Amino acid sequence: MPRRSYDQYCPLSRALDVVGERWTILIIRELLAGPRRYTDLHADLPGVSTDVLATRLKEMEQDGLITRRRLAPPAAAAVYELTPRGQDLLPALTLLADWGAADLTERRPTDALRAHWFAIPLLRQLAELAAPCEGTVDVQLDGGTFHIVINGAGPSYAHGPAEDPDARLTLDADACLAVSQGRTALPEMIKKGRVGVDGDGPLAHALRGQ
Amino acid sequence: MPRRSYDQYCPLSRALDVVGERWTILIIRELLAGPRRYTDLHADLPGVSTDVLATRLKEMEQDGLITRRRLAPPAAAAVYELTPRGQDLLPALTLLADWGAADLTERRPTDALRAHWFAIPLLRQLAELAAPCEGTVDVQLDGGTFHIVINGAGPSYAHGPAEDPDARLTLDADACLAVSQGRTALPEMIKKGRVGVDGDGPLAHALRGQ
DNA sequence: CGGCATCCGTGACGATACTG
DNA sequence: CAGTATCGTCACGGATGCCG
Repeated sequence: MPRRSYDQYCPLSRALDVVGERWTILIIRELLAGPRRYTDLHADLPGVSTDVLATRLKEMEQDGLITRRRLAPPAAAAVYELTPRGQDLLPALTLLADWGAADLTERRPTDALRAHWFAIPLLRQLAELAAPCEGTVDVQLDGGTFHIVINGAGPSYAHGPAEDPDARLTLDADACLAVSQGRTALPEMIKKGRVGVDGDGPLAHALRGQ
Repeated sequence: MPRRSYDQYCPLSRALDVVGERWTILIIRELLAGPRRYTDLHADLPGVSTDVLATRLKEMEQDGLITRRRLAPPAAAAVYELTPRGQDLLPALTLLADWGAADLTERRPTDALRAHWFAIPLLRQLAELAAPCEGTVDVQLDGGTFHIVINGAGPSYAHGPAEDPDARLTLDADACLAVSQGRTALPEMIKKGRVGVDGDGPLAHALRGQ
């Protein structure tokens, strides 16, 4: 059964035929943090209905954005993960998130929040600050934690804390927003005490602007 | 009446709340070529229904992406044009189009085609080749024509031919695709005779790779 | 004729309940 | 846990009508 298409011979239309449906890009945002199970995806995508999520995952698998993989027998669970083609969306989504960050003002009472939703804007900021250092940075944000991995192959991020981070950042949503919007650089925020840093390796020093 | 939102405190979600509805990004693609009237928009967006187009234009005006402007009395028409906020989407849409270009294989019989739909991928290619030259390039593609303006303030494009172009490119959809996908550089395509160049100023020479 | 508004049929979406 | 089934609602696409 053919899915609906804009039927235009245009690079942008073709991209939207694949990732333009409701929820698709947000599912990719979740999977950019690494392989995840259906239930975890559903938990971090508040508002999506179970059937729409199941449908999207099938479509995205057909389109070569993700693969479904069974874990080893004891786990007996399936995880979804991005293919290289899916990961190639990171640059475009980064610029789209940059654009959206300018719209992001106050947190409305109805707004859900997960720490790793700010990983995309922070990724580039941290990578630029850290260069040429490499390593892992834990980010603790309003009760949630994720970590960012900086190496030559391009930065990435994942859920939860790292096993042995080179540095740890602690901040709240306001501080994170200021950095994401580029209003205030990270070392500045650290000096003001609005962002805490742990660690004393070269990466931690780089984040402090030293 | 509040529009539907993902209700997530996330830069990417906020961007999608504004440009994630069906047709919105394609309307922006059209307006990146300059101010346009309702009827012309409708003609270059085959498949959009009249009411959806009218609704989107109102929403986009409310969201500060576009403005509606009445032309001088003799014309008695209204045009829609992008605000600076709307124009800020060009970098993100360029990367999204780059990603989509990889998916763009054969032209299906049902696919519509307009020359300026390839302006976005060509824009950066031409700007990089031309630097540090400035000027205007006409592009004739499969019966349609648009022109690209290269100057320090960032490249832009518009419908139809320029009044006095510094160079003129002539190519078909296949050749355009090869360049858009980065498979073959423009000077290479010119040497192979798959892209024609008129003009002998510095800009035309730069496009030839000289 | 340009610029929509209205009506209507279809399909996508969201919430809940249910099942292997 | 990982979805499928059901159902009401809304968004979309196509056609037509209205009004300056």
